[in-house]
Amino acid sequence: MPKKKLSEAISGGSGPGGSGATSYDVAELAGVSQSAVSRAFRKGASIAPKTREKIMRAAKQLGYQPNAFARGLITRRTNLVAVVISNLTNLYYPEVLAELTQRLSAVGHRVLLFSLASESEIDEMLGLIWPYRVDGAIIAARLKDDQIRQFNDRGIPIILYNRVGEGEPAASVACDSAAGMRELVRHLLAAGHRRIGIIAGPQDSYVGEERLDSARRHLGAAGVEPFLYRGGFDYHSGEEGLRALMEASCGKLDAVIATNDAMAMGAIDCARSTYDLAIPDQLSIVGFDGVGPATWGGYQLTTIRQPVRRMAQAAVDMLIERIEQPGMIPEQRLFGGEFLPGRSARMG
Amino acid sequence: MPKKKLSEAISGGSGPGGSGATSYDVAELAGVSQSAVSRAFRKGASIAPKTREKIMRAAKQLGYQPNAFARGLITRRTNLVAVVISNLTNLYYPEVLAELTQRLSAVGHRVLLFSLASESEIDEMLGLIWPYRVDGAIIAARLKDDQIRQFNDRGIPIILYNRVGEGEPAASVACDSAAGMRELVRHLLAAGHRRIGIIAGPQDSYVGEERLDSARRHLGAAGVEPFLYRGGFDYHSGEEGLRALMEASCGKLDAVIATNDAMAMGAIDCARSTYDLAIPDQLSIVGFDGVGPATWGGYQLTTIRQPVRRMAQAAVDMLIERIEQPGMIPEQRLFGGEFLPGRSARMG
DNA sequence: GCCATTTTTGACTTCGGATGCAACATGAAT
DNA sequence: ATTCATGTTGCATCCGAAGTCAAAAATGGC
Repeated sequence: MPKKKLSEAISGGSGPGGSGATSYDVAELAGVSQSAVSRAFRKGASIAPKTREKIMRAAKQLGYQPNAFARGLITRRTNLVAVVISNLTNLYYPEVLAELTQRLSAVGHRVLLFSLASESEIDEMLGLIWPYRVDGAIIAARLKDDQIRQFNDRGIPIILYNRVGEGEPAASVACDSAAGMRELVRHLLAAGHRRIGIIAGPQDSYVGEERLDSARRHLGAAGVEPFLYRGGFDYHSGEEGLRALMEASCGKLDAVIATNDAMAMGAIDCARSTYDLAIPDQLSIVGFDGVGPATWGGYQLTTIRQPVRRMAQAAVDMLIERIEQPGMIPEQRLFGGEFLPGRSARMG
Repeated sequence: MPKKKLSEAISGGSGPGGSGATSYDVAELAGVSQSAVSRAFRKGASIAPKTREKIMRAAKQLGYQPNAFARGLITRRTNLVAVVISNLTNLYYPEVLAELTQRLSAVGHRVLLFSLASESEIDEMLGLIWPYRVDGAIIAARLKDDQIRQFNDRGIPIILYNRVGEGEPAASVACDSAAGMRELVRHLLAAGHRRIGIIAGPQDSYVGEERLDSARRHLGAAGVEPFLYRGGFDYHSGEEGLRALMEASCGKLDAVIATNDAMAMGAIDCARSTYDLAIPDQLSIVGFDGVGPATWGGYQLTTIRQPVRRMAQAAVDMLIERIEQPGMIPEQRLFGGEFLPGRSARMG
């Protein structure tokens, strides 16, 4: 190790191109071996307090931070967690992402973020994940069985968020769509609504279909055959959906169930502006998710709020467990949503 | 290199604990040296097409992907970019983050995401960034001069997003708050509004203060002394702000300027529900940012839309330039916002 | 078929920190 | 003082890919 390196590193603390400091530089400055420096930075390692202190002083002087790449290479632990989110502009996900990021960094993990413009990009994205040898992954996008298997084969634990693996086993955290929807339907029926329209999401959405199925099942049990419109989970789909349903029902709708809040809000605005309907007096509208704007004064949406914080916490906890102790049995954790009465639907 | 390793790796392709495949394993299977494998994966390297093909076949069979940590260690390029966002639950940032992530991955970079619960966590967070030797950083949080200097010292290029360095030079991308606000004020004054309230953000927000200053200056030039309320950039601050301004002005407000959309929407809802005011007939309200919900039918906010896509693209372009060619002069790129007329304010 | 030139290839070293092991120091117990 | 246990320390090696360099192979010209 040439002397030049050390002096460079020292001046580097405040000069340009600095931070080239390595454990060898610190060792030299502190008058110890490189091993000692390494141990000083690993908690629980065998090192004398006095030595550690001396090393820390030197490290500080050089602005030294252990290189995560060198460390990851040898320990096979990268402290990276891949977080995959299909659609960030959806109102719901930022909240999830914020929680996940906070929780993960609280337990010493960094987030490697992947966002998808379309679900077809997943395979491509997996190819970007592997090189980074992430310790685990939290995935809020639809994985096919063989994609889940790739994680399993590589021994990378994953948690599916609001998704469930079909054939291949996978741990997951989800909000109980069926139960939430049952609750909503129950209230609508109790209020005497019978002419009901559903604004659903795209068919390739897992939670979307679950909510739709549940709604249909429980309406069907009461002898109600709903009108159906399929949108894209966004606000404008809600507007279009309402128009389509009004037409399909010849303007005689009692209630609209949107399978997420954004569409419900679109439907509300459209009902008010285009059809001049009073909500909820002339038309009840319910949503699902409990996103921020849903509770705003302009909407006061009747909806099911997902317990995002608890879900994110659970996802992180489960992931960490599986990182520390590989080979755990895939567990499915289902959270109940909270019914938010709101003022967009008449109550029975 | 023990033979055992290879057989493990082969079975690993479909068995548990797999993906242990290294370039040595691939080399052995393909009957070439490790160097050849390395070259096969680096575009433009000196290698015969036939050899590369043979290697790629072997690599595929083993599910081999070069280890980014080993590569990063030797090349000193990690292909990681830190993205720091102060407040993800703000409606504005998810859009930015989505754009940044897309753009960055398009140019072969991964996003290491950091989100802050409070600005005071920045120093702590920097300590988490350094070990990962990111190639660069895009920062939408308020950095103090000495924090910027730390990046400069380490030779890590950064782009400030909607922030500007004070003393320490730093490249930045921002939306022209002053010009946008001037436009808004101009319209309000032209419509004859004179009794004007401002709902501003917290004082520690850079863009917030810029917008506030600009509003005051231009109102002042017309002899208008506005009422001021300080909120926290969220929806509820808008509601509270409206109440406070109504009180301060004895209910005689002509117009309200909110320094972001979320607060403007809160103000609109509060004006309608609490004071039963028709917007914009009895009260004009304008916002700033042009987030999704602002254009929704229920609000149709008159606001300034930031050109998020172009700004994100610029941030990424500038960052990549600086990564490829260190030592470029800090450039400040200012984007003009687009005036969205909306229906929440009377026009002159 | 022979020599000069260009391509392709593999052996070896490197990046920076972690760790097994043996050497060493320290203090207590005998 | 001697022995033993315990706590520290440094040496050497390893992780996995990339790059250097010189040797080997392929190519071309005559």
